[in-house]
Amino acid sequence: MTRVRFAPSPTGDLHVGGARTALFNWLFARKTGGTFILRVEDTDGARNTEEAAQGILKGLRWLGLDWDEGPDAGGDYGPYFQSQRKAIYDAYLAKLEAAGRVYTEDSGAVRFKFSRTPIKVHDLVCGDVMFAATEEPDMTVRRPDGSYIFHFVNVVDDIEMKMTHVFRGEDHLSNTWKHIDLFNAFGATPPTYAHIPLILNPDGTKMSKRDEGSAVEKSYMNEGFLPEAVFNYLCLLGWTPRTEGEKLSREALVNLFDPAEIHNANARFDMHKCQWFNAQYLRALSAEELLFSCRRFIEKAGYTITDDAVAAAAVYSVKEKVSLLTEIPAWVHYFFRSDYPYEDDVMAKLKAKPENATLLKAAADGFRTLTDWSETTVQSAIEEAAKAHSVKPGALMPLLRFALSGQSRGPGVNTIGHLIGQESTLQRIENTLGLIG
RNA sequence: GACCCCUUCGUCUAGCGGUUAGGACACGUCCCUUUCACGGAUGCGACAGGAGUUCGAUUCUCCUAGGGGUCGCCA
Repeated sequence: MTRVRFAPSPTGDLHVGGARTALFNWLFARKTGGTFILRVEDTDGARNTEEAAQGILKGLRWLGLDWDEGPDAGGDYGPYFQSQRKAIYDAYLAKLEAAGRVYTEDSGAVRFKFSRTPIKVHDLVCGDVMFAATEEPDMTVRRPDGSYIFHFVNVVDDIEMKMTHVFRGEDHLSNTWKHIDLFNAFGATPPTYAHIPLILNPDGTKMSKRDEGSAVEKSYMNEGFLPEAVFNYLCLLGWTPRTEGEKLSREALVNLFDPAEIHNANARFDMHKCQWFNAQYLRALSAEELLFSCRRFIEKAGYTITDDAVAAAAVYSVKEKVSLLTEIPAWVHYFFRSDYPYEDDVMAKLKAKPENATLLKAAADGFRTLTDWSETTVQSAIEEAAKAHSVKPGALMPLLRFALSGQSRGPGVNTIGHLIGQESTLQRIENTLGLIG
């Protein structure tokens, strides 16, 4: 039975790098039928915040990463906050004391005596990595105030929580020999490691807190991404599933996951491609699903949805025009209000030719006689009105679009007319005629 | 400075001794089209450099360069 964990430190937002680390651990657990544990490494009292911890849980849940043991989930190896496990650490420190592997400095800090022998790290991604006997100073494991250091608690908890595998960022590789030294001192067997490549900024520098696209909540949840799209993209940054195509469902990703295929070279983050994935997932949504996903963005933009069926059809009609949910309000605002603004060039074009008013009136006359109001009948009415005035439908369509939406681009005119209804269509044409004199 | 990891189109990557070096994103062009898009077609575009091993290196070895990481009483 495999047991893996994601062990974030609540000092800030959930990062894409951390998210992907969590993702790979989760994928491995689900693939192997193992257990995915969430352990909060809040040993740095000065920098940890409850807000950050909640934000990280929120981000993980948004991505669809559920944990079998951890905060809110319970489990047999808790507590899952390191700040609540001091007694366990004290007991483990006593073991090292008994074995003569630690000593206390004048300051009160406790240091672990390195074995100072060569140590081999067996890694699923990097292979066997040899580290020569170290010349570094012995490692501090406990601060003078009695609190413990990352390397120590990380190892102790991996032993206590019976971890079998550890997927973590490659930035930890250089310190792994220290962890193995500790495992050995405790007489425990180290887990199997898999150090995954880092995610870099587009310019190749290390991605950190302030960089664009680094925070899951700020850059993705609030920017109109769908979690399944981000999930999919992140998986492919550092891993190539052996299959055709790149748009892969959660289930497919789980089935295909193989740690041996994880790359060992860092990858740069490409927001363009991440958005492309989002667009792909967006277009695969049903009208109802799309409305469900973008409702909060429409309301946040200040528009009120009074008819879910119309709203769903409206957002569905523009789904292939956007790649982010945040772009949708600007495309559909006129479905939710009658006092929509006219784009500058739209009004200019309407006023450009006197016959425009004639054509619009003709279309309105046609619409008025319709007893059946559907996309098809609206379309026919437009074509007939155009034909009656010896112009191509293509000449009338833009005018109607301008009148009904105030915009120069959007869904088919017949779709707009159908959705806003016959009465509103006639009213909007009348209003527009009044504006262009 | 020491140690560790890495190096194929701009980006993500396929390739695991012999390929016209393939795909995706981005970008250009064309088609479709009432707009904007979608979609379809097509084009542009890479093996960091140098030695070796070999009949033959993108692929194996070494060196150099470049990038990233680690050397905390941060995690």
